[in-house]
Amino acid sequence: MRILVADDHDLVRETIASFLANSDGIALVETAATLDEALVAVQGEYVFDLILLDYNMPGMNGLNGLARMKEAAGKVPVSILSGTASPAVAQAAIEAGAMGFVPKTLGSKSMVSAVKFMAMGEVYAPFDFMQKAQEKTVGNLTERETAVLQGLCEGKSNKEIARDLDLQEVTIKLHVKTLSRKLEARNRTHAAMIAKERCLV
Amino acid sequence: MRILVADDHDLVRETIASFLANSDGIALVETAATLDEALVAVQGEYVFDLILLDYNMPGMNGLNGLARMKEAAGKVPVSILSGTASPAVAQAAIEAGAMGFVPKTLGSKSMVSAVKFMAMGEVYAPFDFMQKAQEKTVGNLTERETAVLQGLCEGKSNKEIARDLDLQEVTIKLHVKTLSRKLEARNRTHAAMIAKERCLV
DNA sequence: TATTCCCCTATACGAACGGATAGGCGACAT
DNA sequence: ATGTCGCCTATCCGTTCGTATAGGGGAATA
Repeated sequence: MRILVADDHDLVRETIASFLANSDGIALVETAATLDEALVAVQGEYVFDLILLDYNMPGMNGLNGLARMKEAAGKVPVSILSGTASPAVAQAAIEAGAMGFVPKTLGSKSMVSAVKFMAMGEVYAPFDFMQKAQEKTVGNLTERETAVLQGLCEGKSNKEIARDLDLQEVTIKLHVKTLSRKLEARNRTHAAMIAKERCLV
Repeated sequence: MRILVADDHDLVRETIASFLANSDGIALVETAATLDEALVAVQGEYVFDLILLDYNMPGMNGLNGLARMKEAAGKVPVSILSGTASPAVAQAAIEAGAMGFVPKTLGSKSMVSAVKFMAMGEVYAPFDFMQKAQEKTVGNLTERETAVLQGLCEGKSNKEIARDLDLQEVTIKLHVKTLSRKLEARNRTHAAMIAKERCLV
């Protein structure tokens, strides 16, 4: 079984790869430090059985990178790895076609099991982790609101966000107001901070 | 050589521990998921040669946890491990008595070398990583600016911050402008996000 | 002593934000 | 078919922010 691990933290990537490589049934583990490196790797000589992508990594841009990798990987299952992302992100990832979601709070042995499971073509999501999704869904944001929040976190003005999303500025104001209310934030800055803390973006 | 690794991400902690345990000269690796667990571990039957603490971990509270561990560890060297902390934090950690700083961007083999080095009582800090400290120190914030930044991160308005610090609103505007320039932030929201990322506040 | 740096204040103005109100459109469920 | 919900747009108004310009006071340093 051949695995590709992509994570920008050298220490984390190498130790995870090493651990996987020493597990039964896993023949080869290749690594990449960025999404672009990973995209090159899938064009290489090996056909992988599973591709693991870190959610926070240069080139990922949220689930954007997942789409790019799925495009490049063809039938090879792709799954998301993250230490900070929320259950909502995990859910979104799977809905976007990820073969699973591996939080870094998962134990190393469970991780190996999950990897083998996903490589067989089964969708994996840790039950206890996903439980929280239900709770979070109460104060959940819509698709647009999430996109606007993303812009807020990059320090963009309403006008810039409007241009990026091809909308009118007033519409952005509306979304900012509603998402701030949902997050119980007092203003855009506070909303961005809350998003950062909860790793919503 | 006996090592204690404390990190709240199970996957990261276990794989790093496993990697260390398979290295020459390292006889035993014990792990902990929180600072409190780590504090219990140092009271246990083994005397460690080195203690590695994750900077972002329940109980740490920045460098507060380092002080607590140093208190409990006696002569055993303690060092900080982090994937997000800035060179400034690394510098502060060493000044506060840490035996070193290990960024997660470090390669796994370098990490093993660093661990052995620190266990021998030598202070370790990766040169290239610390180089940035010099640059960042140039754009360092003054006391007031830091206080204002703190307010920004709580989503306060200039007026509120002014009231809290017993200053005029215009003064806050001044500080916001200068600290934003120093952080290369485009506005208050961006400044707050940068602060959050770099763990400046 | 002169210089530099941090800190505080003042006035002023255009740009951006926050909120209210009001309406139209499409989708989906009861 | 009616209701609900997400989404987009519009106008309006008061507040806040961002920036510029122009100072004064205090502390440290060369």
